Amino acid sequence: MPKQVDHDERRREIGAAVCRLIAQRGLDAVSLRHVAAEAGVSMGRVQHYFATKDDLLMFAFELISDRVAARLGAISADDPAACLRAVLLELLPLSAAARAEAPVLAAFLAQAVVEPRLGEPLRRGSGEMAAWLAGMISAVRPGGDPERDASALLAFVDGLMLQVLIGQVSAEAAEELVDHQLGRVLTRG
Amino acid sequence: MPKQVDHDERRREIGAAVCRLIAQRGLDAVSLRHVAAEAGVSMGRVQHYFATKDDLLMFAFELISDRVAARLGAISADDPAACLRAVLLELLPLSAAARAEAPVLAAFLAQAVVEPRLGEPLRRGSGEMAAWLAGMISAVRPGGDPERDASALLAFVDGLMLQVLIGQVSAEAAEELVDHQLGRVLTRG
DNA sequence: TGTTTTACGATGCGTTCGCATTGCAAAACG
DNA sequence: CGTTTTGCAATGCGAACGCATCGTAAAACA
Repeated sequence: MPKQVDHDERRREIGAAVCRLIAQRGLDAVSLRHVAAEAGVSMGRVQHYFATKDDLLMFAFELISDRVAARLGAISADDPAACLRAVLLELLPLSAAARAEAPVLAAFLAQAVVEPRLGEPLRRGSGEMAAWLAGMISAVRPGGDPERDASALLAFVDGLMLQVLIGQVSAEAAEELVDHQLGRVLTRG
Repeated sequence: MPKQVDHDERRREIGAAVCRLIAQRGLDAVSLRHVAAEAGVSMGRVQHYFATKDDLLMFAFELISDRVAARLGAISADDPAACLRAVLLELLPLSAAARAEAPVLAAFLAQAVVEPRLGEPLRRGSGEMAAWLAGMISAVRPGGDPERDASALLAFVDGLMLQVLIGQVSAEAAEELVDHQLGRVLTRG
């Protein structure tokens, strides 16, 4: 048998090419041939590591989900308020990494509307995120309805992400909007 | 020549079929053959009224844009606060009409991320909406920064629309979130 | 009434798609 | 050192795609 390769690493390389393709040209541009070209490998290789196109797309979805989770998990701050702010900002396409991932997230988000298999993990992630936000909110300002505030904040940053992506809101304006919104939630109102 | 037909009406019929297809199966499902089948007409007819697939999609986009604008324009209320609330709720997939349109909007919104020709009209509409919201906000509660509040509200309802579409937030919860958010904006905080 | 123009239906073309199949070089393994 | 297994490249297939073309029934118009 040929050189033993790192199976998962190869899958991740190809999955990354899928994400790049989605970010630059949308989900429609994802075909086995385009993915192979983007990854700089043969089409046979793509087929060797992914049984179907659907597998490939699902893997790409998990890949960016994991990337986002990793970025969020790397955030650490002394006080909960700063941590909250950092997490919300990390969800927006402000850094180079986030700018690369956000279009992919947006594409999968829209696809989830008509594809239940994407909706399920997306709902789970969204739920976990809301629970975490609620915890942080009540840590900063006990009382009130932290779950409601968390849901509202999540919807707000999701929408803001799209507005920034289509160029309706600049990165600076988005950051200011987050700060203002966060101020409203974290101060007794 | 055959029976003189209402050209625009025929285009709207086909465009409506496109919207139905997008709402139920996503943008990928839009092909000339599928559209013809959904509209119950021949493929030749679709081609007769739309030179290219791109024309067809652009027309469908204008169609739902006009529909949303019409629904928003039909809103009338005595006091500005009620009007503001009604408009925000109308942007969410709560009524049957909005539930049919929201998935289409979401699909085009995501497509706009990688398709500048969709981004431009979307930015314009979003800008007009924000300006209108800002006007209403300052009518209810003068002072503050109505433009900022308007942008934040718009991002919030956009994100909330997606959350409702993927089933993360129920219609009732969404309505309550809008009320709460609106209360924050319209009362001195 | 004859002519012209319009609204299509039908069909075909070249391309691209996802996927299956085949073949084979090479390295791990006995 | 042979055998076997693995990683992949190449090719082919049927289906679906967007689009161009052609034919024609029929109504508007002269």
